[in-house]
Amino acid sequence: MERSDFLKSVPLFSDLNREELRQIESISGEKRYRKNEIIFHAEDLGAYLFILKEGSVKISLQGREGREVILRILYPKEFFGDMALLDGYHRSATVTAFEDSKAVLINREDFLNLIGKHPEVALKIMSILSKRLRKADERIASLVFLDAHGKVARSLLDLIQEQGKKTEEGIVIDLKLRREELSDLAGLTRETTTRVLKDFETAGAIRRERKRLIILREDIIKREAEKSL
Amino acid sequence: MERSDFLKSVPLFSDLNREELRQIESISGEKRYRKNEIIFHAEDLGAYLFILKEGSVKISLQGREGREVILRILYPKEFFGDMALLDGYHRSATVTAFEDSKAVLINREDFLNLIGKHPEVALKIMSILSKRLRKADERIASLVFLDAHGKVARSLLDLIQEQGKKTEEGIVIDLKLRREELSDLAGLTRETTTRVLKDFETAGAIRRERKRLIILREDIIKREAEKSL
DNA sequence: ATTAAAGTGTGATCTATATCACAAAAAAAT
DNA sequence: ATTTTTTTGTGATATAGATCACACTTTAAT
Repeated sequence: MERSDFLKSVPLFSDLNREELRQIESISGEKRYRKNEIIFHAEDLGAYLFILKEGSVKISLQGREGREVILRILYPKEFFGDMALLDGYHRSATVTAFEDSKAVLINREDFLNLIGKHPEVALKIMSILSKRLRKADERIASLVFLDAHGKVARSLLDLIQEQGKKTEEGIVIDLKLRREELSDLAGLTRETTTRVLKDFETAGAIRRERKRLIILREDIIKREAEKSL
Repeated sequence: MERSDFLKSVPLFSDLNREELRQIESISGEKRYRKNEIIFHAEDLGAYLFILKEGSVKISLQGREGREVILRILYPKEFFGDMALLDGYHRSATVTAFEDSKAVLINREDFLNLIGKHPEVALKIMSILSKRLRKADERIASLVFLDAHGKVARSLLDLIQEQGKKTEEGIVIDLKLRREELSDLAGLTRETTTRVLKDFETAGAIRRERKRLIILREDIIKREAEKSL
């Protein structure tokens, strides 16, 4: 896809006119990342704003001994960047390509400049950040209130919402995500996640296939996720 | 304190001039809330932006049977508002006065207007939101990685950072917060929180007094909080 | 195709923390 | 000042989920 067409389709820029978009095009670059490649690390400076063009990325924090939490997964048209970009403050999360991905990069200067000239863009960013904040807050509540089944259910609902495709078979999630990744998303161990998925399968709520997951009964999953929340 | 002096001291408005501040003063109102009074509920519309002038408020989500998580506590000069204010979307948290409090209110329209005219304000909001998002993300990691001692330690560090006062005795936290509130902040039960505090006291890291908490050895608390993160 | 590596399912423990149940202490109400 | 209510400490117990261990399966590498 042409970069200009892509930029036009990004919600962040939806209020800009042709000329303004062309300007962004001229100041932006593009980069590709291979699956599992680290796009940037917790410690790096927030020098660029990234807009994901293809693929998906995970934002995560790591604990000791290989433990990791996935904070969120982002899909095309969403932006990210060490949030130092916005608040000048550091120690943020790690961003890793979840699949082969492409991103458009705008450097910090140009981006701040853009915002100065286009308050609509700043408003959009505020809106997206507050949406993400709300999601994070709900996640905190899930971790405190829900048991293992509830946590897995919550994670599945997020995946459904972000990238589930409705088919006659059911809702298909075809990110190839390993048990371990799902468990990092739910905040559980791999083993517990496996056992929970088996229970869901036995209950007829999901079907597991080699590399996709099919949600047969969203209602059951929803009920689990709302048990205590 | 005069409202105009107060507004001038709010970081959100630090780039505005005298005239602009006077304008805000003219479009804003003021309200007082008694301790434990609900300022607004999860379901309410985001009609106003609130800027806390005196006291403190807690932002929380409730689960079943009286369970609750405190997402954050806000202090004077910080803003809040159903974030529907920004993203037009609902189902947010409940805000309750933690102590007797006063807030300045600006209605949605006027506020959006203000942002349109003053990109600096939008930038400040972006910056604050991304700071809150980062904090929420770290909290998610704490809940997944840390044990009870770590979680309590993390909560104490937050309190120290936001409102600890250094004295020769140690760092004093004089929010009168009950065990239950601290446990809602840490994501634990009241009983576990009590036991952890006792351990910290035995270790000489804190001293508990009738209505204040004194941190004697911040280093011990820090070590606990970083055990696995 | 065969071998190697990575990921998954599942049983058997073990343990941290929730839960339950009071008594003691403190705060609020009369 | 007494009584009532709320909050706190602390023991005893139960249990969900972590941890460990290993066979089995799938995917990747040669």
